[in-house]
Amino acid sequence: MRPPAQVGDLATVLAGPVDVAARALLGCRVAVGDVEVRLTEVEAYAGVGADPASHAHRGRTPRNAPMFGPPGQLYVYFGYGMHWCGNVVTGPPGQAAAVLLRAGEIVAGHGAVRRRRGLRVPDRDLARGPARLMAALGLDGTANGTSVLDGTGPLSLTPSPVPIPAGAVRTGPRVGVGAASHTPWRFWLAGEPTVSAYRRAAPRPRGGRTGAPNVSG
DNA sequence: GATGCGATTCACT
DNA sequence: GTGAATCGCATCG
Repeated sequence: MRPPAQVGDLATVLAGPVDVAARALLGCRVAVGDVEVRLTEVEAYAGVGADPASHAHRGRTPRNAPMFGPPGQLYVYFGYGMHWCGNVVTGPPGQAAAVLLRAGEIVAGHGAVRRRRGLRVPDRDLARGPARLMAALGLDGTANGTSVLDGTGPLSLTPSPVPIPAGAVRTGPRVGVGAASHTPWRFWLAGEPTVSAYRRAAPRPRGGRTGAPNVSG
């Protein structure tokens, strides 16, 4: 077993395998302006031809172009006609792997976040879910393609101030992904209330099977 | 050139 | 627990 990577190696880790990078991102902090969030849940997506669930699976397109860039770059996409979701590109340039930032805990800037997300929203829901996380940070498509490492972009990624025990990391199927649901590339921190609940991919109208037992707990 | 669907969220029952 | 809202992108003709 190799010891957990240290924080200074963040750029190095992001340049490596996407699942390793995803795990390393747990506990890291993402900051935009005065708002700071501790990541508690992420998902890994591989690149061309390697992962049917990845936006880059079928090759380079105008939308997923940032995924083909260097690691540490932000890939922001617009989904369902109303939500922005953010990824951090990993692996060598051209591989098009990325880590989806799914959820986090607000550690600074509560006021600004709550103002944006709503005064009646419980703390743990402020950044629970990929679109909510982006909304909490105040990010949208303008952040697409910017770096999270060199400070040139709106979002800055910094290592976890404390080491994350290997036992604190849980894995499971990715949320809302039909393809490759057997791949346990969702990573989250055990016991964190800010982690989103597991939801199966959108139900398909065809087929007679109902109520199939699924992953739980 | 037209159509289908998505790495989701919110409101309502 | 279920359904609706809504835009761009990718695919097919």
